[in-house]
Amino acid sequence: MGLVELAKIAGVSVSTASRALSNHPRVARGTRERIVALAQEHGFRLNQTASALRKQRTGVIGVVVPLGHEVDQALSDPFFMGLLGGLADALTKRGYDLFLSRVVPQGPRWLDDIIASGRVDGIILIGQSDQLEAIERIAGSYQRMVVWGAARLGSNQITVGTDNVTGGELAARHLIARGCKKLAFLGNPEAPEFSDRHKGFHAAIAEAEGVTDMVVPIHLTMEDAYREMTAYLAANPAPDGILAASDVIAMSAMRALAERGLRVPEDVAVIGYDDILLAGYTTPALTTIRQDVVYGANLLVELLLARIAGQNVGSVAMLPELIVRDSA
Amino acid sequence: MGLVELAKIAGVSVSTASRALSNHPRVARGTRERIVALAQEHGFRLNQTASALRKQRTGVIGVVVPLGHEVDQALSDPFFMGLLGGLADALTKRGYDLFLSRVVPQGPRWLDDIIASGRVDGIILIGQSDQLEAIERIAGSYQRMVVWGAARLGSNQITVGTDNVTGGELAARHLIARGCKKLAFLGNPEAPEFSDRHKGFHAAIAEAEGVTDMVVPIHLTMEDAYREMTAYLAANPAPDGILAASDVIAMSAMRALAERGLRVPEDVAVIGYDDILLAGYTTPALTTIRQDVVYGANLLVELLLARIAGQNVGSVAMLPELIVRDSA
DNA sequence: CGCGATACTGTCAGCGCTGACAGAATATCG
DNA sequence: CGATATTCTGTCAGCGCTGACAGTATCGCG
Repeated sequence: MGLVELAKIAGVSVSTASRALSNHPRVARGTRERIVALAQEHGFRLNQTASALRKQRTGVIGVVVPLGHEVDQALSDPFFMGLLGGLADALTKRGYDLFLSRVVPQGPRWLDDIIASGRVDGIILIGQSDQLEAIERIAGSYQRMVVWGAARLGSNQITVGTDNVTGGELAARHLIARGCKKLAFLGNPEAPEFSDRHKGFHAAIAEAEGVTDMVVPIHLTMEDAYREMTAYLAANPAPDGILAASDVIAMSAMRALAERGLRVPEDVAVIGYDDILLAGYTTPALTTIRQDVVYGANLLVELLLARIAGQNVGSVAMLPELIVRDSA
Repeated sequence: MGLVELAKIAGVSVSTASRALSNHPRVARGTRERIVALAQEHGFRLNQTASALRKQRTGVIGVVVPLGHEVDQALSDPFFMGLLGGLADALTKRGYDLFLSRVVPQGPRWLDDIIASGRVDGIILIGQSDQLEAIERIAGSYQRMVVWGAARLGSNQITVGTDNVTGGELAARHLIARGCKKLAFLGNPEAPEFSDRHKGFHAAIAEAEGVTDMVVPIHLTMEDAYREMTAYLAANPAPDGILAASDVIAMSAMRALAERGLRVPEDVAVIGYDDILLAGYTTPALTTIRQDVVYGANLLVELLLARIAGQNVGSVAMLPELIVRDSA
């Protein structure tokens, strides 16, 4: 049933029916109520596709997850999920719907496809993966996009994220204060966020006396991380302090450590990153750098809607917080 | 830039341009290649909204999560996330996009809104929550929907899920075989899936000698579950065997047990449900009833597309599998 | 060379809705 | 009572695209 029919039933023109349903002020109250009641009765709803075409506005925001360097990750990563949940809430509250897109970037045009399709009013990109340049290129001309990830000076991207460098520093200081001498960063510094975390980690260590520092490149999924950490421990002496690039990596590492007979935190202190919901439920409970996903999600939505409204906004780096539990 | 412009540049009619871009066979090869090249060059993409309106087909599937009884849950629940990831993959593979909708059902019409909006070609409903009747009503007349959840005899819903009754039985048998005498089911039997799990659990216990059985209603989020379990243990003697309605509940329960000085599995054997990725990474590693989310997601998509194509399909109950690890 | 078959390409209506504009009905006032 | 303002309703074009239908060009063949 279309608007035409509804209008016919109500004995008014389509235009009046349309106005009644969208609460336009220039329609008599009685008329509006009658039409709304009829719509209800006949189960009529406006066709959003037609409305979107006409209004050139879809009411949909695309949440896009590029999977450049970690194809399996993302949608099963608890941190990402928390963010997605927050986004779903924040968008719903603002009257927007959510279009979810995981993209394995092939060629440089993966973002253009989504933008030019006309399906969304704006884009929230989650994580920069290894696509910093492709994103940057788009960000130069396309305003209606915000990005969760690492901020870069002089970038066109409006980003929301924690200050990853500071996060890395916090972790290093804490491990050093505990007396750790042989530190390791677990993660793949190809992703800008991880690279920043490592940068801060490394910088703080460089200032300390007699503390060494290394990087163990490790993937983001549970299984990969566990396997790689196990392999690493079999071939190398264990560090006595660890900053994992994510809580998931930290948990996998703790398992690998436990199976090798190493105690956490006595033999090896472990710090994670994210503070996912599960972090408090591991044994030992995970010490970690907290990122507030709910706040971050709200911020992303707020900034995006401001940009869509044509306002100028700036990137936001939230302060990370060290949550001390039992693992370090 | 619209199709009209592109056609003008190419020196052909819009119709020919449209056909060229959608690989219609009735366009000369040279013409097609030229138009495709021009489109590429000018960054032209078809407007999906207009195309959808015209074709009466959006290429979008709605993934809808009703949050009737557990408002906070769902999007942060690892099991759900796994399923969502699988759905995203399966849909992408079939050329569909994914529209994500969390709904807190208010009034009986929450599903109609999504259907009649014309935004999606079909719906995958995740979990029945406490909305069995509302869903049933829709399922009677709307064919393009499939549901993850519990199957019910004589229902109009096409469901995919594990055989929850059998899952509950498996768990009970395993606990009884271990010598547990005082069993508890942790979870809220209001959700049909949980109710089935409990039914099987209870039935298997009823057949055993001298084994008791009780239900502790517990919510699905980490924090709630932990809090409620702690409160329960403070007020009641502990059971010696537990089936939790989900792995998340099981993990929270294990934490509460540990803090009360109860050892798992020596004092209390714990079995979870789902086999989320993290299940193997808890201490002790969680024994659980496995649900294959990736297979389930593929099945959901396959059945939905078959229904959209007008075929008749039936519900599927997958066999659950007991994964024995350390917690029971 | 003419005729039909074949291979393309163009014309045009309309998917369902919205909003600018115009028109009708009613109220206000000198 | 007529003029003007005010309030409501209707008409109609068109958002960008697709596909039925019609049209044109080319080819084969008697």
